[in-house]
Amino acid sequence: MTTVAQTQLSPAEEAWDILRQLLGAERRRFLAAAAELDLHPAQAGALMKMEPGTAMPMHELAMMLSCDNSNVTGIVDRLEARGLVTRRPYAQDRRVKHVVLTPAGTDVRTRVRGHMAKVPEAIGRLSLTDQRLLRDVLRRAVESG
Amino acid sequence: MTTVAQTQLSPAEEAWDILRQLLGAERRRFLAAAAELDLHPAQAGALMKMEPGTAMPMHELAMMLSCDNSNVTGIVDRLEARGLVTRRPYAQDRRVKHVVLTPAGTDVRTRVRGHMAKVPEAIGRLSLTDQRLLRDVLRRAVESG
DNA sequence: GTCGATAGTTGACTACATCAAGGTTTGAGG
DNA sequence: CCTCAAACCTTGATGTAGTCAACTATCGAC
Repeated sequence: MTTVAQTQLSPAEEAWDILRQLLGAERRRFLAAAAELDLHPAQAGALMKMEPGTAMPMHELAMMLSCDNSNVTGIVDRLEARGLVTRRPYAQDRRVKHVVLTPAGTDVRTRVRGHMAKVPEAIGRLSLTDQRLLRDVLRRAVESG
Repeated sequence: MTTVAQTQLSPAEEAWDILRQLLGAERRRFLAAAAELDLHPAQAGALMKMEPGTAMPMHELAMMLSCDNSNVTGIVDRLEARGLVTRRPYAQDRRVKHVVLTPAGTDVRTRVRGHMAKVPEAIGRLSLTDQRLLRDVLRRAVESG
């Protein structure tokens, strides 16, 4: 019921309108996935941004979550308290601390990403031709920088 | 940099992967738009869900925001304190309270939606043919329920 | 008319956003 | 060198949001 065409929409506008509906559904899935793993949304978001063998500076995490540095401090505190990540000093620049996934954290991260990677029904029920069409258009959208 | 293909992705999976990148960027835009209007994300979300001349029961708002009823109480409290919405009793069912946009609220809502309706660059720079293609595929995705 | 279910509120608790301030470290310029 | 602005992280204060349990009022059905 979010789709209301009071004025005529351009193709791009209408496409974007539909995409935003997907976004709403996606948000729910994300919240549900996080809750199922006993994570708060921000914590789940942080885990998702991390790569298993790769150390990430706190401030970079802040950028990716588009939030304040001081915010990341708290989030990482809690993740660390649960043994999902570790802080590690960074010799090259001692202002920086790196965050690393522990094995337990890697496991949880995999599960969060598993939930989110599942293709939404709306897309899954498209014909294979349409799925390929969609993929190709989207590829062009992001690559033609 | 979110696109990593460690295993071969199906067309749907790859499409979904790209879409999630778009949605991430969208989240930032949403936060920025809300901040610009001095709204917290949940408040902006609530305003977006409301239609100008249409009263909405609190619990329906809770459903749309996928949050608790008690949560909506607080959000509406604050919106009401700023004169953006009003609570109104509902005679047919006196357990229910309706929320209605005030003129000021309607104005703010329009501005929030204006921000969000702006087509992202990635889609905007597609050829018109591709935009139509995208729109058509997405139409099929949501309508073939 | 009783009783289970629903709508909204309240209160307690945690987490998170934002901002200002402070400590440490770095890098660049004098 | 040495200073100094800037970057990184942390802490504390404040307001807001999410979750859960309890409570009131109302509805609907039996």
